[in-house]
Amino acid sequence: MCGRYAATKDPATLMREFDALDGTEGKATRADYNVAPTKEVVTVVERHPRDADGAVLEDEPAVRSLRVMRWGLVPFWAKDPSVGNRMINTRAETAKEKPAFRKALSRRRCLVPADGWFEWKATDPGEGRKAAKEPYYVTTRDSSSLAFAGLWETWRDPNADPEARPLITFSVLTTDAVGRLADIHHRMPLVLPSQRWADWLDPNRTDATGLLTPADRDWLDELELRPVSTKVNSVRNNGPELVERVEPEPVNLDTALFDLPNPR
DNA sequence: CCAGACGTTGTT
DNA sequence: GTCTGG
DNA sequence: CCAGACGTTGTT
DNA sequence: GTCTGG
Repeated sequence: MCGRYAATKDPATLMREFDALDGTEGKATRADYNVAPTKEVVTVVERHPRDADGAVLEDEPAVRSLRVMRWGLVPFWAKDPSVGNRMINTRAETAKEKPAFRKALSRRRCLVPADGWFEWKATDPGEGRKAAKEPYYVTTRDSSSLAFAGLWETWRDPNADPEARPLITFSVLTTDAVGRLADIHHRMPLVLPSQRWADWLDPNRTDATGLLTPADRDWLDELELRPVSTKVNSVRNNGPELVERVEPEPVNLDTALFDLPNPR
């Protein structure tokens, strides 16, 4: 999965954590505790410099920088940017073959910095009741950033001025959930520990084989998994209260009476 | 050949 | 039920 | 991911 | 742009 996350750090902090230059061009967004598809966020890319005509200078060392992108990858051939609304995730298992993603997997990988991400656990509805979904927040214990493996793409509106800035969009890779995370949900974002960031971003590496492995179970088990308020459900809500731990929903008295075992 | 999709999730 | 928007 | 819409005509 | 389905 991964359809919602929190990203609250300013560019200066991200520059330090990701050893990157600031390429946000003043477009950097502010603290967002409820990042949803179609929103603009800061990502990290690594590219060789280009000359005035935009040709790649292969011999110049690659530069890592922050860039603002919109969540939901719009393939360059799309006639309409709404195509990106459905391209928010990319299955790591099939990314290499999918026409919408394979070129980006080879040449346009990015990291998506996050404080943590949200997962909704579907609870067993039980007789006659409707299913409930309990949101959880997955985050680091030391407040360091997580990094999702992402793919990015540029899109130009065929009906717009060709000189206009293209729309830059991204998708988050997903894998099978590992360890405790699998208790919440069967998919999770492809989270990369910092020692894997350089390989993922390396522009000289066009074969992504070996880059798509989920993180080690031991590393993932270090993450904190906390129940949070259903306030996060609505994208109109935003603020630090969305990531605060809450106790699991207290039992409603009316429902509880209903739940009493039948006397025999 | 042309037309139409190009994606993931979850749920049944 | 299914699609769109955030 | 979840929430919220899901429609057209005409008039201001 | 490129693949799949008809």
